[in-house]
Amino acid sequence: MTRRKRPTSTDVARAAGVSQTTVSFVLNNRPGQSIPEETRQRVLEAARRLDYRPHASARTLARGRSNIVLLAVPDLPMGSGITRFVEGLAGALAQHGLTLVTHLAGGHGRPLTDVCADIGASAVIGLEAFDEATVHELHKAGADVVVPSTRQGSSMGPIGRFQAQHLIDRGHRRIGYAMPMHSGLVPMAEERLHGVGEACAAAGLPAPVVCSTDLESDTAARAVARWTEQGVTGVCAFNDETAIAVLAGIRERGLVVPTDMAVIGVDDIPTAGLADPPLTTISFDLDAVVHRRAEVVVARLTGREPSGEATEFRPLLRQRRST
Amino acid sequence: MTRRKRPTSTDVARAAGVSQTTVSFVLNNRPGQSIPEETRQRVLEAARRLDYRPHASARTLARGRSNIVLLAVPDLPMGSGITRFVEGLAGALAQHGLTLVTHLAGGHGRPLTDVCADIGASAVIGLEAFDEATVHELHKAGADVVVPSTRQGSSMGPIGRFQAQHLIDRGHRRIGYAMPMHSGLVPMAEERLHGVGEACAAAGLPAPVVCSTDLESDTAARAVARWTEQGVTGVCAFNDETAIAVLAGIRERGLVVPTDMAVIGVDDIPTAGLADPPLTTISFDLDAVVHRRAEVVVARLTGREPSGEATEFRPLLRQRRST
DNA sequence: CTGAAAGCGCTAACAA
DNA sequence: TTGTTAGCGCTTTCAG
Repeated sequence: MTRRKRPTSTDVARAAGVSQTTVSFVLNNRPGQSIPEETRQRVLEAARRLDYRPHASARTLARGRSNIVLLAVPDLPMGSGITRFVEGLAGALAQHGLTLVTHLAGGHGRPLTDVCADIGASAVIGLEAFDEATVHELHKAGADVVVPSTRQGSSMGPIGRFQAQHLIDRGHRRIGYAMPMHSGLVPMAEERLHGVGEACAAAGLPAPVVCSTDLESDTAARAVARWTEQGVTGVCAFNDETAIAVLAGIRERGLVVPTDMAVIGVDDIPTAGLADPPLTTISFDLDAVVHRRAEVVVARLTGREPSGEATEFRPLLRQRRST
Repeated sequence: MTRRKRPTSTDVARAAGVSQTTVSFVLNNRPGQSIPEETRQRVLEAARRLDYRPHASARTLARGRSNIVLLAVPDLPMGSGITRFVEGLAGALAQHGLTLVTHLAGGHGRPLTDVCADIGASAVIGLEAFDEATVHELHKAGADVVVPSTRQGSSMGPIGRFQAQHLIDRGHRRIGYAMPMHSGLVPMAEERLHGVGEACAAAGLPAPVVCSTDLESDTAARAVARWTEQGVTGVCAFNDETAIAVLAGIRERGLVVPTDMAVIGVDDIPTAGLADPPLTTISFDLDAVVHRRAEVVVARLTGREPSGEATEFRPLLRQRRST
């Protein structure tokens, strides 16, 4: 296999009998330039014939900005939910000419900031908010926009708020929060918990009683015991899986749902309806979230402010039996 | 927030009172250059003070090669297994100064080749072999090395071969293969199936009877019925999840494992031991696979041939009750 | 041992 | 409407 060099835009120019600038204009559809259709076609044709591909690094260097967006995924069990999110986001960004790649934290890979710098990302998206320090680091690593950052408010808070509100509306005065054990999930959980806390405070209730649990009934039972001691009657679980564990824990303690203790999850995963008893949970339109997120990034990247003040989440209660 | 420009290597040079060339030499530890420790320190110090970060695109442009590796993940349910693989690979590559990012196929994101070109990846790694056409495309998109490609042999074949061999050794003369329904998994499954076919052929047995099944007992039962008709007594499942479904299917048909039909999975997932009956499966040292894969990429990228002829997989039988 | 200078491939003023 | 010309930030020969 001969290692022929990749054709450059100069090659295309030569092949089309125009200047390299013209090639650039045509290929970028540069607005405000009235290039005769005839020339355009000649250039396009030449580019196609040569299998020309613009050299990303060169373009980035010249433009001063890449069209790469990096998604930072924490060290968590990647379920189908996150997969759908990633793919949706990639699609939404692609419509704006942006390319999304994913970085999985954890393991012995490079730290996020290095990855950001190495691939020349011009935006970094996280699942949960980045703290100020990280945002700063990322900016220094070349990212122009970083979301969500703590300064613009958590994106997970509304979920917790919504969960807690449901419980409060049903008369619960002492709320518990079921925190996942898995460390990669904790930051996200903490954001949701924060929302729960806000709802409690707003209702004049004491702060939620936080207990960690993994996905086994005995640790969940332990958490349930603690809640019982503290007089908790309604618990918000980080997500449906955690909620299902809590359900099991409640059963194990010989209590009944939702009379003795009510539970509400998040995500509306398929098996939520198969739980015993069927789990009440909240869900939201993933596509809407994704598009909103993409829009924010695109807007920032192009200098505009995000259009409208559309709320990111439209929580949807999926009431079943456990609350 | 003031949008100060990022410091360049020229800034560092100025701050250190040396030429930009020297900075480059020091920062890259350029071999064969005996730079006095005193100067080195001055440069390093200046770089640190300015928070200098080399500009990836510029470096890539000048060097003609990036240090980015792209992992192409098909549209599949990302389980914990794949996550570990990704993180392991990222770690192994990082040791060689390479940065790994992941692209999830599926959805409406850009095609792999575009992503490859956009991020300027110099290597693309897939889970299953790329066909010739794709390899070619990727090369044109700027990737210097693409693995695994069909020309260098499938990486999944040995797994299937090993599964089948176990069954054959136990006296089974008619082998079935349980193919997953999920389309993203099919290419990988086909590679493993190929290995199964080879083992059968080598033993003078007819080709395996292929049935698809998803993760529910009724479709699995249908598959089991087909196998029974065809006289199949041992089935290789694509992975443990599929195998567990098959187990359920066998039960549903009123047959008993492994007397009437034996099953062997792949992956040794935690729940494999909890299945009824406990599932025999094969596993392999993920770290070894990962390191091997990384080594191949690094070797190719640096022009060397991969060291040694170490086999990629060291399959390990985890025998339990279902075969 | 260090620096000057020529690009890498592309974009974008500025001319023509 | 198109071409000329300077860089973008870094690497790397080749002189000094």
